[in-house]
Amino acid sequence: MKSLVLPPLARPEGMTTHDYAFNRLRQAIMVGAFRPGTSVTIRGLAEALESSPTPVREALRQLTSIGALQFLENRRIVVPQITPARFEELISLRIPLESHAARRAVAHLSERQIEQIAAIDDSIEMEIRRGDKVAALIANQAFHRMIYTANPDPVAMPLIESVWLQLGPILGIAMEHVTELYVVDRHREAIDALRRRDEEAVADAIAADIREGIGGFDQQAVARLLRLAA
Amino acid sequence: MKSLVLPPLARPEGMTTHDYAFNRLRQAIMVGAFRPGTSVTIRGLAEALESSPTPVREALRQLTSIGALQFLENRRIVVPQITPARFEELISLRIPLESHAARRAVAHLSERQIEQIAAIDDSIEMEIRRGDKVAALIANQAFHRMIYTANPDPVAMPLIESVWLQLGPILGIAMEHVTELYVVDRHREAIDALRRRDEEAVADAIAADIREGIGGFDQQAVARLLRLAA
DNA sequence: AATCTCTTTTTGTGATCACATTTTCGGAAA
DNA sequence: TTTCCGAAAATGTGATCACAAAAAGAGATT
Repeated sequence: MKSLVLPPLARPEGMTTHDYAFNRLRQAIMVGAFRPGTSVTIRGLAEALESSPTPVREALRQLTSIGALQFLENRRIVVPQITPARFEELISLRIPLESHAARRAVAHLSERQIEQIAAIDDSIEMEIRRGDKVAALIANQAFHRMIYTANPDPVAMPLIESVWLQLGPILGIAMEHVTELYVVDRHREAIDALRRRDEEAVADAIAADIREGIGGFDQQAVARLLRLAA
Repeated sequence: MKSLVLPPLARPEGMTTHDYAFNRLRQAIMVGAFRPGTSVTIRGLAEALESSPTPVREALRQLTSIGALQFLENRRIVVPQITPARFEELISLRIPLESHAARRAVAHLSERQIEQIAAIDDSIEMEIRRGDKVAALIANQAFHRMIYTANPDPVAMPLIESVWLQLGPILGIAMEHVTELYVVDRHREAIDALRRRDEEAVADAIAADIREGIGGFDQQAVARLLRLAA
């Protein structure tokens, strides 16, 4: 059993062991630290997190509820397998989900928040130039999240994160095999539309961003990636 | 402490205690057995389920992950409060989510499945005539679920159920104060569209069903219901 | 009657343990 | 070399316990 290494994550004071385990594992999966099909054990993760099985088990159960992990019939815990068809389903779900969240957020964004979003977009490009794929990915998620959570009742956000989590493992594979990090920049378009408070244009820009970004991977490309990872 | 009563639910053989607790609590919340703001305790539920705290705690954690419950800052566990604004957000989210799921399911439904769906619709009307609101509600959910899960990769279904769960508590209030159970019947329209394999018409019928059904509750009606429940 | 204080009870948290199932692995047989 | 089998190890499950924090309650004071 090779000892697990998880991407580090700061632990705010007062955070329960369970909460920390959940957040750290979630982030690890979201940025592609686990391959599809990887199996994890409660005790193994407890050791990696320097805690006991109880809080880890709770965290794992939560992660299964949002599709990030899967308890198999034989009680094994695995990172769900991705097929080209499932990948396509997830992307096609992101589009109405995130278009809707973006449209609903427009009216609630302050000018200052829009400028912060523009700043995040700059940081994405910086990370790309630096070649730090994980940082670019995290910044890209922050860009989307900041828009969607402007809504005072961001009921769609947890669902969106669930989809991101399910896409995480294949992102990890893609990052290893895609040398050049290109990001179709519909972000500028979205920011302009935000400034104009044009809800439909914002929704369209987000939809295009997804479609032309990760959504641009066709089924063959996904199949190829999965073969490379096997 | 008044002893809790949960709607009964069969326990399939071999199902773990945790799984049973999760499913039973989930169903209870989904059909409105708990009021918004109700607080529950781990030990109390463990007693009601005749088990120990451990599996119950895991079930509760999962339920929080899908928005059915909430762990407050002071570690209290409550059924989330609903505001008219949040209610409206949830309904407006159901529309793109379920329209999309329905559209994506059309190509995968067999003729036989469509007839089964029509049969479920008949059972809904029967339960309404009998005046069994909970049964009608469960049948209505079965109607929608059967459509969406025709997709071999029903990635949207868990998200949809999450939204249903969040609407559950207000459904419970509505059922107590709405004497007459009327269901706008867009179901026939959806079934006809399914038979014609008309994806857009199916999506439109589902959207209309939501908008005119529970979505027909305007903010004032919701506020009135919440006041009645307080 | 209302407010404050201190004690008691309740409650969530996390570690540990026993148990049953599953997996792993070494060696025997083909 | 491959297949099969049984012992040993690993693993998920669920109950229990100790602990700290929070809530509830009793009694005194204003």
